[in-house]
Parts: sequence; structure tokens; C-alpha cells
Amino acid sequence: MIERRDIFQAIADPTRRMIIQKLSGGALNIGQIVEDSGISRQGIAKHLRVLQQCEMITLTQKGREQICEARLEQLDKVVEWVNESRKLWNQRLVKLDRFLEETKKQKI
Amino acid sequence: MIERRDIFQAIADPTRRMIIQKLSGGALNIGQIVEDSGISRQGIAKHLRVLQQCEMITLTQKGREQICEARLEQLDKVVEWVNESRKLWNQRLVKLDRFLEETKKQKI
DNA sequence: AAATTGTGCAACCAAATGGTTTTATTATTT
DNA sequence: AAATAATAAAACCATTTGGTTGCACAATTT
Repeated sequence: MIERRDIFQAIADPTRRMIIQKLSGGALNIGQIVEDSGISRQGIAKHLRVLQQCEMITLTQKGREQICEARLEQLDKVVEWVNESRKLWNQRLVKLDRFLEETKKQKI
Repeated sequence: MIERRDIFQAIADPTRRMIIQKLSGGALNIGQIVEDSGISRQGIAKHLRVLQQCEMITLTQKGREQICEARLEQLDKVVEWVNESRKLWNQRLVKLDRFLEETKKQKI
């Protein structure tokens, strides 16, 4: 198993999705993310590291605080991939249409 | 760790994304999916089970073959979640705008 | 100066993941 | 009837994951 650090893995975990949504509302420090999360500070910190490696967030030091900011542009890649699949799917229907057309002709 | 079986986990693995893209082009049996995948039949079969549990594909018996079909509707959930995050993000900018407006007023 | 706050690092753990191989069963061809 | 093809089921394995706890350390407050 190669350690994968991509956007798809970033959003695979519900805790990380929760973090992303929290940060979508604005930058927060780690403590603020931990609040009401039901997970320990270290647990959250681990997820943040993953998100950083996936370039989903940026971390900037500010005194003793660490400010987390979301970088939602990465999510475009996900939407792109979904659209690619849908495109193939639609082409598939076109192919089926052609097949049905030809079958019709043969029947006549 | 609770065993999560949702669409986000379904697309987290590159092999599974490959399978979904293959199936987006049309239904296939397991052997056809295995072709050129570089992974054993059993490996693919495992991924298919996960995808089935996530309701990303349907498996139907046809003689001794098992036909796999993609169910792309599930991908809507992913796009929905991305849009939700983006919405929050945009609201955040609105809030910032208001803040800047008020700061301006105070200066005058 | 002392207490508090925000954090990082390391070790640890159980469970899940992503693969493999082997064996057995069923359907189709020949 | 025998050979082949398509699959399922199970056992196994190393690595990753998602969490924990304990300790150390720097920056702020008091």
C-alpha cells in the first residue's frame, strides 16, 4: 500500500469533511476546530496534517497559535473527475441509441 | 474505527476510481474489469464488493457471468457536499465584505 | 516569576485496507 | 463426459488509519 495523499483521500474521512466545512466558514486555530468535535487535540492535529499534505488547507503560525485556512480549489479536481465519469456515461447512452437505431432499420 | 461504506470512501481508492471510469463506458463482467488492471481477480472482486455496498454499482448474474453496472447517481452526493462547502466559503467572503464596509464607515 | 494556553512529538493500539494465494463450486464448451 | 471459464469463499499478510495518552516546549497572561 503506497501512502496516498490526494484530495479524494482527504475527503474520504467524515472527521476531515467536518473540518473542511468548519474552515469553509472562515479560518480557525486548532483549538477552535477541536471544540465540539468529540475528538482529542492530537487526533485533530493528525487530520490537519493529512489535509495539509493534500493541500486542502494552509497552516500559518501566528504567535503561539496556528491558523488553519481552507483551500477549496482542490475540490475542483473531485468535481472534474465526477464530470468525466458522467461524460463517459452519456456517451454510452449515445452508443446505445445508435445501436437501437440500427436494429430498427434492420427490422424494416 | 467503524467500517464506513459511503460514496466518499468508494472513490477514495484509485483502483476503485479506475473501475468506476471503466464501468461508466458501459456494463462489464468481472473478467473484463480485471483486464489490464494489474490486479488479481480476487483483488478486483473485493473492490467490487465495496462499491456494491456503497451502491455505486449493481451486480447481476447472467449465466456464469456477473455483470457490473455503474450507478453514477451516487456521485451527486459528492458534488452536493462540494457545493455546500463552496456556499459557506462564499458567505464567508460576504461577511468579510460587510466587515470592510463597516470599517470604512468608521474611518469616515 | 508562575500559571496558563496552544502546540508538537513520540509511542502505542485495535481495526480497516488493499492486496495475495489456495481451494471449491458452478456454467458453458467441446 | 471432460475440459475450461467465471466466480465465490476463506485464510493470510503487511501497511495504513484513526484514534489515544503522556511529555516537552514556547508564547501569553497574571
